[in-house]
Amino acid sequence: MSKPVVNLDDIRTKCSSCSLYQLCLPMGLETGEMDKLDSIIKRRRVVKKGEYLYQSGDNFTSLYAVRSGSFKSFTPVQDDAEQIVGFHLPGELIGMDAISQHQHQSFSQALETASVCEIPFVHLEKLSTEVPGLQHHLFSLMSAEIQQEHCHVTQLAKRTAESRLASFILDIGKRFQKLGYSGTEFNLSMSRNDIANLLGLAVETVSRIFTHFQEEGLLQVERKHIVINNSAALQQQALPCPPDESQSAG
Amino acid sequence: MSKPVVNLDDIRTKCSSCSLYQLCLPMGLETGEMDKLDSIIKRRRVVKKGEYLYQSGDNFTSLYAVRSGSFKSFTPVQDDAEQIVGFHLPGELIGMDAISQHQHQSFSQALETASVCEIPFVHLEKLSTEVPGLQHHLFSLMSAEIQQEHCHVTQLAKRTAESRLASFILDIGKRFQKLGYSGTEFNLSMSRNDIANLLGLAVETVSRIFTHFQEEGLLQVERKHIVINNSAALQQQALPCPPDESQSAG
DNA sequence: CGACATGTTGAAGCGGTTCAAGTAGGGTGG
DNA sequence: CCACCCTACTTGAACCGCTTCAACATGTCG
Repeated sequence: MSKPVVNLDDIRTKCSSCSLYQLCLPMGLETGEMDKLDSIIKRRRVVKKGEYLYQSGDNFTSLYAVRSGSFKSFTPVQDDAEQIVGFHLPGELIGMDAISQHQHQSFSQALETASVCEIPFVHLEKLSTEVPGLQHHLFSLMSAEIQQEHCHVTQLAKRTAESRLASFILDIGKRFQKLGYSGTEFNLSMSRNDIANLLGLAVETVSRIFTHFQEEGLLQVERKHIVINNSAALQQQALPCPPDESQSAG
Repeated sequence: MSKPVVNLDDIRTKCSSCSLYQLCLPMGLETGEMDKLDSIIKRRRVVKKGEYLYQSGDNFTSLYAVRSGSFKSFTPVQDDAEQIVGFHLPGELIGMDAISQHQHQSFSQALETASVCEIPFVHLEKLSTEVPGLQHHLFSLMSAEIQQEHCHVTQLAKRTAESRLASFILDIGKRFQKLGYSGTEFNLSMSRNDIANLLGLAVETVSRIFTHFQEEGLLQVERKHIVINNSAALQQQALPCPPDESQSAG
């Protein structure tokens, strides 16, 4: 009780005792392997709302696993505009787009006070050669990100504003559900502006469509708070992504 | 005819004697390592124009390196529509989006008669644990694909039709140049329809903008044949992607 | 409480789509 | 080798979904 010893777990929580380990990098690793992974994770870093995890031009040294809070990643586009390419929730890995250039080409900014595990990439690579499961998991995570971007591209290329927002809301819901929270009632951590930017729309359009959806009884919106009332109707508008496997696999 | 011995190199050209090896998977490997890679590459496969390298729903077993010809990759979207997510030229790797699902979610179709090297992924993974340079290269390739998709997203989200087509033409030019061909005069292997689809535009729009560009003297178009006359002016319209490093790094 | 950022709502304008018609290539069969 | 056909491409004109501009409402934070 009165011991002067600091509990190190307050600073660096072990993967094995982290509630996210089944969603995060150590997924599927055995205990011994997880310990090795633990040993290379440098520290736990807290990023306050609005602060950057990294900025475009920073040297790439590490990947980051979100522990709590959320982030937006965006690329600079001319002048001072930005293009958001994704939001990141707990359990998700950030920074994989920078490996090939040794330098970040994008920004990652906390949407609310957040904490991350920093994973030095050279150590992670080395460990991956020793732990095939880890290597495979990394390939798999990167592959999934490519796939996800394909969905994003498909959205932007042809779908209506309604469809984009429906897909977005359902996607966020699914990700919250994966974390053990409700998939039908949640608080968005990003602004209307951020949503609009991700979806390639004007803020006003997003606002209007939220209103439409509410009028049609598909969901309730009150500022950041969302309640999905008619998931099926939203899904009908949304782009199934990845394409409905129950259909194509049958 | 009279000899029963087949020259195996006609079927399976070694990486070390392939003109593309500096652009392809064996990039940066030493001779011994390249031999190992050679030993796992199953065979050389020819895909005729219009045929599929793989289809959505196929089991994922291999990556493919384009040796000659070109491909388009597209995801099915509702009914019988498609969304093209990329074109693939010689030296480029296809199929990385399927790793995480063990099953292809997209189609890859030859735009002209093409040949590929098939690389069974389980063997490639195993070899990657033994050859760190190969592992790093794979991470790097996948990272680059994510980055490229971010550029594509940025295009689709906000840029005008003119900008999208300018970026597309310059991108194709750059990739031809990398292969040792002219970057300012080339033949497109894809149809206007395919270009429009990739860029999220209507065919008619693409056609009109080609005409505009020609009228403004930026380029000459005659069916599939393109000559870039004013690369600088095109670049001014295009989205710099990845963002101009000479500027942001300064 | 006041000030500023964020979000909503309305109205006009526009870029790109859609629909429609016409042209040009490329391949096939006679 | 030419006539034919079918697909790819081009061009024009009307239309529409979304953006832009503007004003207002609501939260939030010092």
